[in-house]
Amino acid sequence: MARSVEFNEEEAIEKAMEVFWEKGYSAASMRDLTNAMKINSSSLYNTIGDKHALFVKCITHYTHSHMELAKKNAQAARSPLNAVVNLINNSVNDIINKANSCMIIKTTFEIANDDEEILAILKYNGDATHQLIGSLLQKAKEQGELAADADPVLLTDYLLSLITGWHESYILHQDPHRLKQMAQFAIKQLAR
Amino acid sequence: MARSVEFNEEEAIEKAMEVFWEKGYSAASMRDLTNAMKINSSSLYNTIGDKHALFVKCITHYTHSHMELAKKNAQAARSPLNAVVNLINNSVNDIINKANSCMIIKTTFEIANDDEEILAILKYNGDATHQLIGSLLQKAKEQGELAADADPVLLTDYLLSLITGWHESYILHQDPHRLKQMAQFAIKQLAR
DNA sequence: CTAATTCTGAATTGATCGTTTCAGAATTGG
DNA sequence: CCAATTCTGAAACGATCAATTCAGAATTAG
Repeated sequence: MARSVEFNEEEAIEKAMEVFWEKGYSAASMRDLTNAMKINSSSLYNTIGDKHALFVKCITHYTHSHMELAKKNAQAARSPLNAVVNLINNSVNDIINKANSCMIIKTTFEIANDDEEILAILKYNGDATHQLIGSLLQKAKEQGELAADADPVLLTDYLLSLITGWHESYILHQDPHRLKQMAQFAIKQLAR
Repeated sequence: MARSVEFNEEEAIEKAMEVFWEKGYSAASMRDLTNAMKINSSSLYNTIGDKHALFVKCITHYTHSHMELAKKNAQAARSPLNAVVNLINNSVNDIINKANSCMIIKTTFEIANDDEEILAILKYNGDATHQLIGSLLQKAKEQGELAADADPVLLTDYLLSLITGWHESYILHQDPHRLKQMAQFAIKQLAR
């Protein structure tokens, strides 16, 4: 009986995500967000909710996109080990080419300690990523691409930790060479 | 000819550092800071300066303390490789026992991209840490504690990246076992 | 077209932000 | 003790924060 349409929520979330990604949760103001989303704050509060609810949608969107892409890339690889190697190299390329560090990592260090809802989302994503890489390494081991005494679970934790550290390294030194060397070294250690 | 004494700046900086460490730069308000420092904002502005100047003093204090401790520990070790092994184990223990993640890492991800002054401080600290570990690994190599084809510079980057990643891992999973396993694995790879 | 309903935009809320002001308390050298 | 100087505390600054209000525009079903 009444007005129905409104703004495109998906596009608005995408824009808000970019603001949160760049500025972080605390430093992003509602004005920054509504300006980027091109909607009025009343529309935002009527549909999505407050700043925290908006952030939940944004970080969820980010983790989903991230995970979908990783799964797609893994399926396109010619072998389990090759999938992991590609993931390592793609990570390095992302770090070098993107303007901001990974939003998941930034958010973990900014607010995951004080926000259980966000922590749960990040943990869920971390577990899914862990499972993806872990099962690839497990298959690689079964197919003889990995040493017989390799521990896929440990190697997965190890790789994910390394990649996180590469983000910090690049913020400090902006040195693609360092990352590429470390990636090469990590890959060599895997295949050994 | 006039009043001279005031509050103990060193103690005040220490208290402010704890607030910044816990809340981050943006989320720490001047009221949070002056309450913890137990001084009035006018005294703060008359002596130290504004919020940013205060943060510079705090992060500088943190990096200095951090570095002094690392150097002291390195000198106490019974061999170069042993010094690095101790550093790895101490890092794991700090991550597990301290309430907050390393302030250096948190600051890097929160503001190093948008703040050249802070970036310079963090970079200086990173280089000093790199030099400390790098020279230890170089000596270890010369003394035959490391493989003859080991690359101390690369291994240093590698170790520092790993440790950063361990901080993220612990925020998400709070699992000491994971960290200890990774540390053990990293040490085994070094000594090989 | 009309009436019912919903969404939107501008204005504004009280709270809090970082920062400043300034009168008076405190401390100094002489 | 005095005069000069500096520091401190309470109050308040304008700006901005997240969030709300509500009149009117927009859209719907009948």
